[in-house]
Amino acid sequence: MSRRLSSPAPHDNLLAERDIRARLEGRPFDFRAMSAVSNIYRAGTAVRNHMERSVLAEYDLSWVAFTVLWILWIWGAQETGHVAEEAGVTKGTLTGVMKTLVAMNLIKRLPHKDDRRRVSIDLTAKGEKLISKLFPLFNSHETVVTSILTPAEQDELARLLRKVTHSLVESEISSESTRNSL
Amino acid sequence: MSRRLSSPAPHDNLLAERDIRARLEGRPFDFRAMSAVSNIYRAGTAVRNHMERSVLAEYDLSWVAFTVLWILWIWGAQETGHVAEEAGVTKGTLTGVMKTLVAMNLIKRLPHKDDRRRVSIDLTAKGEKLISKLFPLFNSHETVVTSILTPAEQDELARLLRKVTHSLVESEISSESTRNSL
DNA sequence: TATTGTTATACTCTATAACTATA
DNA sequence: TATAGTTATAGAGTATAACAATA
Repeated sequence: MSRRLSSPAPHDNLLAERDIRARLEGRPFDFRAMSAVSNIYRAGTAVRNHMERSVLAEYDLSWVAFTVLWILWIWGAQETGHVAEEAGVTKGTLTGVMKTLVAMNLIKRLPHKDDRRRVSIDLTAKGEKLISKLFPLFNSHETVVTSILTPAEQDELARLLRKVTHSLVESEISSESTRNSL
Repeated sequence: MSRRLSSPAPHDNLLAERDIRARLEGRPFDFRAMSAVSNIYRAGTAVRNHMERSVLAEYDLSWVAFTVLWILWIWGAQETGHVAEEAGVTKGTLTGVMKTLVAMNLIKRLPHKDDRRRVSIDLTAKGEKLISKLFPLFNSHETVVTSILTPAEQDELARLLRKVTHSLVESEISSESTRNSL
């Protein structure tokens, strides 16, 4: 229970969306999009902070470290390049996280048979035990986090967010390939 | 256009939610909550990354620095303690961001009349000009990000996220005061 | 030559805690 | 004594780029 957290303590008496609208009154802004986007960002931060504080902190795991354990738990041993991509971090970042997890004896490195440039990683017995215990706990917090919504609302929320994320990633990819082909 | 970005390039061929469900088949997890929460987090990250890359990078502004400019633009000169709270960062973090923004001549420090411990900050003319130009651009990207949804869906998304964030912040605050009073 | 992963450097943002100045 | 802001230290995560080993 020693881990430094990733955000200050939550606070409440923030100036509300309606104050912002009042200040920008009459200006030609897309207030609907503004609300949707700012709430996406705020909720994302709040969820990550909550999980870090409530679940990960006492196991001394960073968010990315937890993600790596989770990936290995779900799909088994993976090459590091693939793990980095799944976790959404660069290979350089993953190298650092791997060092930490190896030092904690939660993952182990596996040499590749044919191509000795490649490295795979897998859970150790200790890592397996930890994530098997941790993930159900994580999921129970997910239940708490969403319990303010009805099941139908939870599904609808996931559906709307999937659309946004997918269109965003698609457009980034296409602009990236445009950039690369210029 | 020199700023280092906060995440690796987007990728697409990620293992999907249905693969995860298949792997966890038969286990007593709350898949509905799992989907809702993971999509909140993913969308939040995707939105912030998009804004950093598409809008903020070429102005050499970090997300927090932009937030500070925005706060001052909407509400005018503010004491630093208040700005830190609104921006969701600690006062120590804000001190660093303020240094950068003062060095860029985008904000200026204002001494307090009566209590000389206090410091307020405000936009400079240059800062005012920048945020007046930048925010409409930012908002136009918010429109793009949400254009995959109908107006009604955008409103519904904001509503559902507000509920989640609010209940999360509420519960953190109450657990914090419980902790403090023990 | 191209590719995989490591290492080095630098930056942002995070926390906690000590410190200064002021009240 | 208490408070506002600064500074110091440490750590996570980010990028880019140089690098070694291997293909």
